[in-house]
Amino acid sequence: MHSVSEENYIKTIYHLQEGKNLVSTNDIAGRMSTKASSVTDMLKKLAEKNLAEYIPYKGTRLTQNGINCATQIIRKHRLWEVFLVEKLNFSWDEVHEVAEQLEHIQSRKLIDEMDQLLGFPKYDPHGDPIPDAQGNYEKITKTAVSQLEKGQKGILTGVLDTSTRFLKYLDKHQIELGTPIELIEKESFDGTCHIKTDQKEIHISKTTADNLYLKKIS
Amino acid sequence: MHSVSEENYIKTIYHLQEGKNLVSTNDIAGRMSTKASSVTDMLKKLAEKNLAEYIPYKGTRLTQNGINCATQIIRKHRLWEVFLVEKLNFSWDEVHEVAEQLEHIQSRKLIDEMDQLLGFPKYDPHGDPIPDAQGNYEKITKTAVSQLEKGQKGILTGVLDTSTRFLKYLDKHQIELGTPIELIEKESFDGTCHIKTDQKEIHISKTTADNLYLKKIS
DNA sequence: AATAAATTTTAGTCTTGTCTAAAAAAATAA
DNA sequence: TTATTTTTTTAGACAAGACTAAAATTTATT
Repeated sequence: MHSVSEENYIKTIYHLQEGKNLVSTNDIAGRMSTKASSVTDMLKKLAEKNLAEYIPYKGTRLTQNGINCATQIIRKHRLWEVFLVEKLNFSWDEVHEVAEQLEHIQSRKLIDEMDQLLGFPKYDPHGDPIPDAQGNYEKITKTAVSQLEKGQKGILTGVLDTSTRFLKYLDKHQIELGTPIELIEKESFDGTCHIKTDQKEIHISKTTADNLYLKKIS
Repeated sequence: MHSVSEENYIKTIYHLQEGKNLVSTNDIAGRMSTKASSVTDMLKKLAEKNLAEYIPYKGTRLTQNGINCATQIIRKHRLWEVFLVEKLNFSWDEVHEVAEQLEHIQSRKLIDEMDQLLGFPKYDPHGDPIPDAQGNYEKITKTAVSQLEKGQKGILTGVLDTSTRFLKYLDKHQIELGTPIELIEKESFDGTCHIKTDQKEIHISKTTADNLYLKKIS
């Protein structure tokens, strides 16, 4: 259907266009570690194929067509991640790289059967929701730890950064999905957060606090 | 490591070089539905990478390096086929196309864990042996039904052609791995075989008889 | 508003893998 | 053994996708 490269661009645009009206060429290039000129070339092609609208010098956004394509790729990516963790003993920091490859395998039956084998999971190992066969999924309101007020609490429901380094860091501090987190204090000058989990109290950088998403609790 | 295209050439050469000393450019082109000139280009590249020996105008053969690479690809292909049939309800005629994609996924852990999940299977759904992590596998002596003498019997241990059309044809006649087959009569002029299974007696073409492999029994 | 800075696009090049057409080599036949 | 046919290679072209350098456009700044 679409090339691996096209699919990667579609996925990236989908993630970047959340909230925004148009996604800029540079943002795409930055996230994909490629050059702006390469992005321009691809945007023309995606527009040609009716997967994205492209307004030169302004930016791009996916068409409904492109959005459908993106959610199917995300569905595949996240189902494979569940499979790797549940069935093949991968840890949550090991799954991303392999899932990046597996998400491009083309077979409707494969992914629907996989869904069934896994018991139609709703979330992947990083807490992100898995679109169903129709592309629908629950959009959760994400509150970053860095946005909490002093004294507020929540339960970790997702992480933004899924790099191995970050996830291993969380593992080291016994922070995982479902971990309750309370903001004790926030340094105003550099955003460092003093938090308390069910295990211990630690100080985390603003970068880390930006990457931890909670469901707020009373 | 190697590109998908390189891997497909390596796999093809591996299959063609069984028994032969050198594999011809045309044979490779024929099996891959590509042109001889494309094959020549790739052979030069594989030789450059020390994956194959290439003697212009004479032919090619894989180096030990190339053979190791080939067996790993075959290991992956066959393990994925077992997974698809055992865990995802695929039938034996549906697995090939998807396994062709999955065999190129790069992750040592993925395939070793998969092997374990499946209980270290020895054969794939078409009766072909699965190489272990070191690349070793049992080479079974293949006797085609067409090579039997009148009255000889055997058990179906493999099929050469794994196309959907052929496998569905076998399904229709209730022929599967393990089915006992006896040669009743062979037409000398066109090779048509009159065979008896545990279910019934049928006549099969020479082409079909060439594609059914048996382990001979007394 | 005019200039400077940042962003984006264009033009041209490169690599991988494919193709066609023509040339070269090997195999076959007369 | 020479001629013919088949096989294989070379030469040149093309498409996809990426890159660099330069040009064009937009945004920011004075």
